[in-house]
Amino acid sequence: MQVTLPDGKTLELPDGATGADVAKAIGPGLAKAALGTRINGELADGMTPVPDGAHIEIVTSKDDAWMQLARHTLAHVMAQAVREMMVDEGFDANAVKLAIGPVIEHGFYYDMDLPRALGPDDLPALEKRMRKIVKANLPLRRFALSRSEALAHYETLGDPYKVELIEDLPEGETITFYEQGGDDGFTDLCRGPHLPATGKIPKHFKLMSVAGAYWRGDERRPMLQRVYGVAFATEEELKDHLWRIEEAKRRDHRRIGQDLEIFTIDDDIGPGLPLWLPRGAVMVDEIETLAKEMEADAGYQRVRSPHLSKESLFLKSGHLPYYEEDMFPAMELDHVRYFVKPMNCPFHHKIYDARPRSYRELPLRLAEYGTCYRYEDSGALMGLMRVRSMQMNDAHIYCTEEQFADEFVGVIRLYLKYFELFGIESYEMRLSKHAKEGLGKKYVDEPELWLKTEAMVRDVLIEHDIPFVEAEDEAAFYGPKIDVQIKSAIGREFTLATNQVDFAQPRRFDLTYVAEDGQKHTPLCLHRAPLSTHERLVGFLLEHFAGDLPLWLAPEQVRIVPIADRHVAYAERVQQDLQAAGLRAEVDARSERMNAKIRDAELLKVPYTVVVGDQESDAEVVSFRSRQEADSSDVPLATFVAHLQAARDARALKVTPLSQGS
RNA sequence: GCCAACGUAGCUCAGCGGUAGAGCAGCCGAUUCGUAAUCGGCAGGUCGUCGGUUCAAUUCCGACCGUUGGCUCCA
Repeated sequence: MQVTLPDGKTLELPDGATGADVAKAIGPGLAKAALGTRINGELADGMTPVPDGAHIEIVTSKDDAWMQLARHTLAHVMAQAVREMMVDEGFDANAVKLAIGPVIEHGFYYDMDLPRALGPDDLPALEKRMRKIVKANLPLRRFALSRSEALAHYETLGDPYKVELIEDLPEGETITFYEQGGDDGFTDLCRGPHLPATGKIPKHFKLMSVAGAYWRGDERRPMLQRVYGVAFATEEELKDHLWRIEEAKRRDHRRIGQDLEIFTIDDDIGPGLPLWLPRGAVMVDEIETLAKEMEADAGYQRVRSPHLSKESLFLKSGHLPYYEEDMFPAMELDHVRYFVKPMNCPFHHKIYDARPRSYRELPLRLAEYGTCYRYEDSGALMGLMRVRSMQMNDAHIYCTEEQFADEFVGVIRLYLKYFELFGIESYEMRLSKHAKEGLGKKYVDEPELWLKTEAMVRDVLIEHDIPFVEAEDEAAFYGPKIDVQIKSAIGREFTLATNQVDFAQPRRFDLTYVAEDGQKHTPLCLHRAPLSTHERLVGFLLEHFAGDLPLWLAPEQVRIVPIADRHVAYAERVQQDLQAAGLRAEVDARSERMNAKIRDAELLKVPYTVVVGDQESDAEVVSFRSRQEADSSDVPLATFVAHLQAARDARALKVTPLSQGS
């Protein structure tokens, strides 16, 4: 047989030759450096036979992809180390049952069913064993077994996970194993690809954590133990990665939220029920003001509704059969069950239905900062990002089918305006659809309508060149939606904005409008929350800005520092002028040294610190230090006030520096 | 919800079988000072809660509550 090399040359080889054989045929230097292969562009290892006529590239450490091989082999090394440790502790080797051990971004993990629980304290010892295995430089060997041999192997060992994996492999697929260290070493069912020997693994790896993980991600199946590790080609990359993790912790909104006195969560109040501290409440107020302005411009009307209602409302909306698990349990009053609302939509439907509607009124856009309560799983709660009490930037748009596309795009344009204002550049739009397997009890069972609305949403997005990805089984129970996914500082993904189509509830509520033809028709409803909830948005913004908020959002915009007591009067004069311009300013009149006051203002990340002493009070000027522009002195007070006012009014992300600006 | 770890003063953390300690924050006093911590003093905790073991528990064990990480990456 023959293969083609990257330079176009062909190479004649005996049948069954592997990537390593190709490297050997090219030259001894390359054979030594070879870590893996690319077969027709796809990453493979040197142990895998190459097919006749394939394009072959030899992967060396110059090819970044080689770390995938190293990470995969490390997963095996780790599993081997875990088993050795368990055996040394007196457990039977077969009590260590292996599930899966894939490569992930930056590293690897292995899911295992173990005779005892691992804790973080076990990681250093495990890592030590791993380094020993790496040092032993065990060569890897790849071999194939027939389906029945493979099944028999794992049935003998009593490993139900591997048995299940093999059973799920398509008939006729080659079932491969990788072995290292012979009979005393380690053998694992594995597709590969791997490094040729454990000694090729770079020593820049680290075990990070242990965690539980359901077998195949299914909560009805056994909980396995997962050990996570990271691995890099160089020490610098590893250090950089660990530094980034530390940096992310500093950005975590829970850290910043405490340091900047934005919110707190108190045991006596309950999990997921945050309290807004005064500084946080200022942020929320600013966000509400912003949304009110934007929505007034976009033709929304404001409404208000109660926090709870009778059961009948939620039966009608469909929340009770479909959503009850996520709702706080009912309270019973006079033999009637009441629920605290998890969403505002049923109330808005009733507002729509308060009187007959004409097509002339559509689209009707009803907006409310409704406070909702959802009984989220305790394990899902996280600071402000996932809570049980939340205030939504909510609105419902009732429109005709013809108006749908414009309204839908209008909402997406609203998102984009907000994102520009906040400087949000990293996000993903996701079209969330019902499960491929069908509708079932999770969703309103209207198959044709699902397909129709999903197609409508997709068409609108494509028509307007809005990039998106599609996701099965992520829809709301009443219809498909567009979510905007963002990542928190520590890398967890959250939905920020959402725009959902609802074809079910208007019908269930018997909502109608009279059209030009004099007939009653059912409107479509869009649920939209472009700014998510106040909680999640503030949490996200704290991380996004690392606490350095734009002037308009900053709870305290100016901190005025008098140098000595005799300057307090002038400091208060400065404060009054700022406050008269609607700016939030505080005077630090403590009996502290100026340096201490400046430090405290910096730690609170107050955007502007004004220092006033003899020079300033004599000349009616200010000297400021800023987190957003260069420090400046001898600025006339009125100029300074106007400067901040302009930045605030523009809701500028970055202040135009005074020296250059008007 | 499930698996694991953690829970000591407002915050960050030390102590770990003989009923608690630091720094910062707070309060009082002195200091009045030019761009990131002035000095001194005082006060502050039923060591998450409830049980158990023990002569004795913050410390050991159990349950509960709460927090954190993970539960998407499919040999």
